[in-house]
Amino acid sequence: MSTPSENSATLAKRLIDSGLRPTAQREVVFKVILEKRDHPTADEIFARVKSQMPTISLATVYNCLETLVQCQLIRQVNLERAPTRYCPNLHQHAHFHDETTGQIHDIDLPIELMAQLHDVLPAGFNASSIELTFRGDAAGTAQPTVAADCAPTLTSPHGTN
Amino acid sequence: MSTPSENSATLAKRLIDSGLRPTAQREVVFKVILEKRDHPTADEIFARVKSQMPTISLATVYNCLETLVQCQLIRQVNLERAPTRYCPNLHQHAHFHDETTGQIHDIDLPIELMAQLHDVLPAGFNASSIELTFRGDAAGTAQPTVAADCAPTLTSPHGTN
DNA sequence: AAAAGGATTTAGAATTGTTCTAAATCCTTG
DNA sequence: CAAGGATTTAGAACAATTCTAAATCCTTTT
Repeated sequence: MSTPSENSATLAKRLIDSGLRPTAQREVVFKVILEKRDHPTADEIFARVKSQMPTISLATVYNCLETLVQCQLIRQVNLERAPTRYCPNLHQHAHFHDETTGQIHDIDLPIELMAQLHDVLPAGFNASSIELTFRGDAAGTAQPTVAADCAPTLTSPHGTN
Repeated sequence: MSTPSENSATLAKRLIDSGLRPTAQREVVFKVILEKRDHPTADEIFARVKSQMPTISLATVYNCLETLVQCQLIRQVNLERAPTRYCPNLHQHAHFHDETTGQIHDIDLPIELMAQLHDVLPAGFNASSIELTFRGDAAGTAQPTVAADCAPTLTSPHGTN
């Protein structure tokens, strides 16, 4: 499941459904984010995309990212005030920010924990989203973990493929 | 407990313990943050402080805030990429960001929940801090809640008064 | 096919929050 | 009181992002 061409098709469908066009720029930005699931910044994405499409501009990368976020194909991850990072993992998950390596790891959240989180809110507080970030050290997590933790998401979140 | 003069004394002690000087600027910045516990931004703090000390500069406000954070007298709160906010509540707590009013509410976190949060981490992940943010709507929370939720913190976190 | 018309891309300017710089000022102490 | 370091200050610099306006690209419509 989720071969490059399937992802591309999903992207096209999602865009068209929103009245937007599946352009080469949007495709390559999306592809680059799926390729290496390491929570890249806009600058990093720009660099990776430029190697395949040297004429693309940074503004376009920002535009595409915004579009992809709006179409719910990727998510923004903000840690402190560092540059925004982008993540194709759409599952409910937390982030672990390794302070020594700078790496970001996705952490799966059990559904029952989500329920408990909602329960700490006093009456009248209605949360539409929850953001959970851990900061610390990840022992023996030299490189792999990110790709391992981050499931290959994106295959018909609503069964519409 | 925690009258203005006590807070001022605590501030002075904490600064001196860190080899820093208790200056008028640091005192007024700290006082202003304690006065109205609404998670102000640096700009807002600057405005409030200027009414009492018209000659202070924005750079000094930033300097003082950094110092207070380092001395563990206040905390930074970052939501999305919006300007950093400052919070004198040092208790373990989450934030609820009301999307309609823009208000930020402090949410107490039971200790057992904190333990459960740590438990979701796979082996090897060692979190030194956890950040939890809710986003949504807070019904019937026109203004008060912030002050109500936010305990008057700061009275000898280590019994050293 | 040509033209119209809107969407998209682009380069560069503008914005914003924050940090840096260097000079002035302020303690504290010898 | 003089020296010396800490602090403050104004303004410049910076970095990430957004805005602007013109160019380009598609998709229709004719």
